[in-house]
Formats: sequence, structure tokens, C-alpha cells
Amino acid sequence: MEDLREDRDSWSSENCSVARAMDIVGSRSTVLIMREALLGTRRFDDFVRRVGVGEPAMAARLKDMLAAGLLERIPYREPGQRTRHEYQLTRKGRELLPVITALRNWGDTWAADDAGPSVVATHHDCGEPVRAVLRCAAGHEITDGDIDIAAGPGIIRRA
Amino acid sequence: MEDLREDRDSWSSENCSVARAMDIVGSRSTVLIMREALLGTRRFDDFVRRVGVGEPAMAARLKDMLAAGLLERIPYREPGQRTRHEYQLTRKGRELLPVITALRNWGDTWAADDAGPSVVATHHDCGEPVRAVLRCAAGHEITDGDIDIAAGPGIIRRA
DNA sequence: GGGCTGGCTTGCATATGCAGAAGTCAGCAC
DNA sequence: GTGCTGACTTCTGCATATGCAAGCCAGCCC
Repeated sequence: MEDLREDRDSWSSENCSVARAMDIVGSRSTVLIMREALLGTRRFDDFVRRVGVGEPAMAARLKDMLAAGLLERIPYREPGQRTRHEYQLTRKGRELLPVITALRNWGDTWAADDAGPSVVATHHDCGEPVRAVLRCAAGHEITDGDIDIAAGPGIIRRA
Repeated sequence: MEDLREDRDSWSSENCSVARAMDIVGSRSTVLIMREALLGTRRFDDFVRRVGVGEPAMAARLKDMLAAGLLERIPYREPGQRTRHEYQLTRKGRELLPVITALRNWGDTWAADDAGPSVVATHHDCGEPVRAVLRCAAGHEITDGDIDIAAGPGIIRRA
């Protein structure tokens, strides 16, 4: 199996999924909004208060995230209230959970408060803490970065 | 098992590992430098060329990352050359691999080029593709976000 | 039809990030 | 001691992100 790290300059990073993902969720506030959305927050004011960002910034970020398809705007109506809109995660947005979880794990280990982490994700069925881990399609868990980098269909080779 | 999502306003996000992680690795260029570092890049010029960022920005980012402890500056000497320095990942930096992998997975699925992903991480032992997945300490794989949010030692309650 | 409230928008000032071009510096080769 | 090269630093200028304060608007209540 070829490992592309051995000749890094033989292929370019123009087509890079990491870069494209960062173009969409690469800012601090977008990630914190995702954190809150994954915790169940759906309303504008709650996002503003819980994320700790100003209203103008929040409105701009939510607009970007709607355009990116991470959230969708759903009308709802509480009894005796007028129609409002809430922001619900799309599948595209929900699937960022491993990213947020990996970030939280890393932060818990390397940037935690002296008191320790404030929250822990646990498995609903068994109550054990949940972590983002690397696993191959054959089911093996990857331990010390025991991976190769192989070419995908969209690779761009160069001289 | 209590689920903190049920009363989100009973605890604050001041002590948030996600936010702290984003303070360190929250910019696009930092993540792309991590991508390259995890692919084996160690020298300034290579980082500049492969990440596609200007020299001043790269110098600033690398300085931040040294200060954050993601990289360390190691002197080396090629025969017939003067002493130089290269940037090696620390353990703290290497452990961002699940974050980068989760981002790459997500980008491959939701923001890929028509041609498909350019590279795929594969398990060195078996050659199967590697993904970041959620797993609990008891070994169960988490499927549809089947998690609760429990209090950690550093939680900050409020009225 | 006037007030209230949630959900924004506008305006202004500041801070950070990045590109591009050019200059600096260290030290081995010669 | 001069040239060369990798590794930066400096300078200028623009674009984006964010904070704060204030204003606007829709529509249900009364």
C-alpha cells in the first residue's frame, strides 16, 4: 500500500476536504453555535445568551449556516403567541457531532479548567463516557496514528 | 441518568472545552498547518508552499502554535548544511488527529469535489479506510447521537 | 390602536487575518 | 569575505469579524 506522505510534493492540496470543511465551520462562533444546536438550542435569543456572542454577529452567523445547509428555519407557534421561526439542525449539521466531540475530548485533555470538564457525553444505553476514536472499516481501532494516506479518486498529481 | 439538555439554562458554558479548543485551533490556517504537520511536513518553506498561505501569516501562526504547545522547534543539521530548525508535532498536537480526521470525513461527505476526495486515510495493518466514530468506554459504538449530557466536575450551576 | 416582546437590522469603532513585496540574518561553501 | 539559501521580519493595505448601542418591525394582547 502506497503512502502518499512519502512524496508529499507529488500531489497537491487544492482538492482538500479539510479546507472545505473549515470554509464552512471554521470560525469559533460557528462551532459554538453548533455546540449549542447539538445541545438542543433552537431559538435566536437562546443562541445569543448561551453562546455569548452579540446579536449582530449571531444573525450573520445563523444566516451563513442556513445558506451552508447546517440549519433550517422552521416556523412554529406557541399557543397565544404569534408565529416564530426556530433553527433546527439538518442531517448535514447533525453529522458534525463527531467533530465537536473530538474537539471537546481534546479540550478536556489539553485545555481543561483546573476543576475539570464541565460536561461529559455519555452513552444513553450504558452511561459510559463517549469519545471520538479512529476506527477502520474492518472494525479495528487505530491506536498510535497507525495509518497510511492513500490516493482517492479526486487526487491531483503533479510533476 | 440526568440529561443536562433538559434544562440548558441551569448551567453555564463558561467552562467549555470546545471553546477553549477553538481558541487554540480555531482558525482555518492553524487547522491546515495541522493537516500538513500530520502528513509529515516539518519545515517552514514546505508549510508555506503546501498550505498555500503567505510567509508572514505562516510565521505568525507557527509562533502561536509553538506557544500553544502543538509544535516544538527542533534543531537539525543536514550534512554540509548549517544548523536549522524544524517544527515537530508534540503529543498535544498529534492528538488532534481525531479532530482533523472527523473534519476530513465530514468534508468528504458534505463538501466534496465532484471527483471525490483526494486522499483517504487507511489502516496500516489491513488497508481499510479509517473514520472518526463515537464510541463509549464500554466499547459500544454510538449510532444516532444516542447520548446524554452529564455533569462533569467542572460544571457551573446557576439559578 | 397602543404597548409589549422576540427577533432581528443598522451604524460605528476596533481588532484580527492575510496578501504581496521587500528587507534582514545566520552561517556554510568557496 | 562574499555569495547563497532557508527562514524569517517589516511594511503597507485591504477585508472580515466582533462588540456595543440603538432602532425597526410584526403581530398578539388588551
